[in-house]
Amino acid sequence: MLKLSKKADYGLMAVNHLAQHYGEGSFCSRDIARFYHIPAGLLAKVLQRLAQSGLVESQQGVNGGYALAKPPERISALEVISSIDGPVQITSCHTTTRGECEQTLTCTVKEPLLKVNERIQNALGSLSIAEMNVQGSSVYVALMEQNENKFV
Amino acid sequence: MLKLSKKADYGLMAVNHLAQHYGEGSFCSRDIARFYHIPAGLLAKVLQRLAQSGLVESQQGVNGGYALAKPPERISALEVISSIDGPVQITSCHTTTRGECEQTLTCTVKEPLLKVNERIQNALGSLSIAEMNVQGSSVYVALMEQNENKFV
DNA sequence: CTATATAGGACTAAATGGGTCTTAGTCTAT
DNA sequence: ATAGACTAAGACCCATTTAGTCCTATATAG
Repeated sequence: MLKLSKKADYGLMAVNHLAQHYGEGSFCSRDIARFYHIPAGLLAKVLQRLAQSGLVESQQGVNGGYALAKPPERISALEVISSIDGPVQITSCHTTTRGECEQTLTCTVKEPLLKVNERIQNALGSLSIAEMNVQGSSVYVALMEQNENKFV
Repeated sequence: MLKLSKKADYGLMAVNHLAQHYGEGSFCSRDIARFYHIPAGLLAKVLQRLAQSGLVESQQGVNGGYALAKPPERISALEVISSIDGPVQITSCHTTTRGECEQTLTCTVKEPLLKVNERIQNALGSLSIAEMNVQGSSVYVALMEQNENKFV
């Protein structure tokens, strides 16, 4: 249905959060999860993936947590999504190596869809986390007020 | 995982096929399915959906089948996909009416993702079936030769 | 040493998607 | 007018994916 997985959504929210507090140390996954009403165990996994792919840095132990590995301007939505959900490819068939879908030769739509796919990757790749924050800031401020800064 | 459903794929292939034979009468779903090695029952369903949404016209009875309702230049990939899979929306939450995802206010990524979504819709909406044919024609010709024009 | 954090795997449950089948209705050529 | 060819529409099943939980191990600050 051409939609993001919840994990990817959660991942974006978490990274977004870390971006808003970039340079302020590390934040543990449970707190972030509570803050955004995300199942804690699940977000933990998501953040682990992001750590594996080097987008965030983890610190174990007491007062540990996660922090962005690069400034938010240099992290794209595409990086976050694809490191959680795997590469973004609209077509289910592998285009690169061998065309092994049952249609093989028959598939007349593969080529044009690849171009669409590129455009999608562009759209996601050119959106930095920093930009997301700018646009979402009003929401965030309202939220912080609601929560009376219980967090942070 | 941000990929098209097979139904949408099949739908695009079928519409593509009808486009290549636009003005030559109607084609029954079973033949199309055989031609592209698509499960027949499934393609039937897909074509029904396309008929309901008015992209193709169905003719029942002997020598019936489907034909495009408009010239291929005026049908976009987006129309085909969204009439099969439902509206293309990257975010799982309904943005319009009420924000009823559990995160509601908390979701800081909704707005920017909506913009990405628009870009995706643009990419798909600006690709007409006619354009798909141009690009895929070489494949199609090769296939027709292989099949020694058994079809048509 | 202990409390708190990540790391990571196993596991369950729910949802989705792919696919089949059945029944009904419609057209047309003979 | 009727038989055969086709679409219409739904119920249904199975496999895969996804969401989410849980448990154990490991690291670390105090």
